[in-house]
Amino acid sequence: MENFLHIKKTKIFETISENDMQAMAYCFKIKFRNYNKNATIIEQGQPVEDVVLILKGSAKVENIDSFGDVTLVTKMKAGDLFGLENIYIGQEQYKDSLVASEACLVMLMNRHRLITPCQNRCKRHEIVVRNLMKLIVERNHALSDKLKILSKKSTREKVLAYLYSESQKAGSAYFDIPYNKTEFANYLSVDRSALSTVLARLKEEGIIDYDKKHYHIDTKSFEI
Amino acid sequence: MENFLHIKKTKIFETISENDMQAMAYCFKIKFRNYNKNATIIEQGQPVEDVVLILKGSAKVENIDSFGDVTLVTKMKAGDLFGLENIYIGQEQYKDSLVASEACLVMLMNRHRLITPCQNRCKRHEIVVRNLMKLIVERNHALSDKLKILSKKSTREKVLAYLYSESQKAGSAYFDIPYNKTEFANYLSVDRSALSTVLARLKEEGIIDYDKKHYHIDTKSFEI
DNA sequence: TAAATTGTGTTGTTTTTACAACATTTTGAG
DNA sequence: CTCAAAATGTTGTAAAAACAACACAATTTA
Repeated sequence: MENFLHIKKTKIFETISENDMQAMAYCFKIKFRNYNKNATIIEQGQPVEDVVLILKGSAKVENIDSFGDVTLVTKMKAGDLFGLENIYIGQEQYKDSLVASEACLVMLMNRHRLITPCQNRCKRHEIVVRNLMKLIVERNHALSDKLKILSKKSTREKVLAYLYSESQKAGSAYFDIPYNKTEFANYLSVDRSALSTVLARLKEEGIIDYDKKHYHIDTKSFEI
Repeated sequence: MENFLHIKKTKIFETISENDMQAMAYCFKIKFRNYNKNATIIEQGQPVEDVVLILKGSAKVENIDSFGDVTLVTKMKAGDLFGLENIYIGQEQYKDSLVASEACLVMLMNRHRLITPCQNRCKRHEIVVRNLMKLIVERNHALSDKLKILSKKSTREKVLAYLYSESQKAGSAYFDIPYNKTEFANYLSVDRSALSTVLARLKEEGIIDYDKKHYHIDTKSFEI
């Protein structure tokens, strides 16, 4: 299968051979799906059946609250898993939606099968479970990181905290973020025009610079 | 050991017998510690050695940022685990501090041993790992929940979202929260006096009522 | 129990944000 | 390439929040 090339690049299956993958395909009730840009891959509130592995493209995780306000929780790219948090806990409904932000190829895996040892108690399954565990812990870190950003009181501080953490991740003062300005504001849960004003101010002060999704921070301004 | 009575009540060890626990004690390099109120159990930035299981009392998880601002991340009580997110990932330093909010008895467990199968590949160890996994997923949910609260734009919305979720957890419109007003403001990352004003306003409008740490919400006001 | 500390409510001032409306630029589809 | 739609920047106004200062209440502890 040509899809295996994509699978091989994911953290959850990177150490799994094509043969083993074939064997697990049945075990996990694997299904492949293609989605166009803006198509809804998973709809919030629907019963949880699968965990979604993004193989190609990228997608937005969105949450809609009881007042109808939509929050951009995060953006996922190839290799990321959606719905991981529903494993091990009897969560009946997806808590967020997953929407393709560009054409996507995804792989669906049955959430129960993924963690239920198969009949032959195969070694590969153990590896997958261990990888899953690591990924959940990683998600945990990502959530903590976002929490720290949203814990900042002002928009200015949120912006700086986010950009700083992105530059740390990139290992450079020059980096791209996955969000355009509208999405950026949504991600930080602030008003778009207010974000625009704050960004302009920071640029004027020489603390940051940006163009489209490309940013640069003046590291000196971030020292203590 | 008298401590076993406490251990038996925790989610991670609830299904483990005293004999098995004795056997694992060595395996996990278990240590017991007592702390007075306000004592620092774990200090942010120190090298990660152990996972902390709170057996008696309660403790605050606090984070201090590079500007010296302290955020109250959450409050933990007996049965809760601190440092779980350091398992499976080579996190060198604790990202938060753990401070006793009342006298505490805690159990320290070596973070590597906890997930490394012991020589005899005992069944009980498998159970513990599985319980750990569930707990990490639960933590994941807790983080997502707090994220949804902090995603609200105004203090008023944050307060309402938090109180609503607490009432849901309690299964009643009448419930206690673990925070006093100062801690509450800190938990929501808002100004204390601003929170005070918002709470007074909500009480005046008849949407909520409160006294000390006890709260009541008018469920009718929360429909759609 | 008295004294000291910590928690809480209130208020006025300053700063920041949300919101709305609009001009301009960029993007993407046909 | 053209045109419509989406994204971005700007500005003014009203609302909300942060901040600071203070009085009083509650709690702790010596």
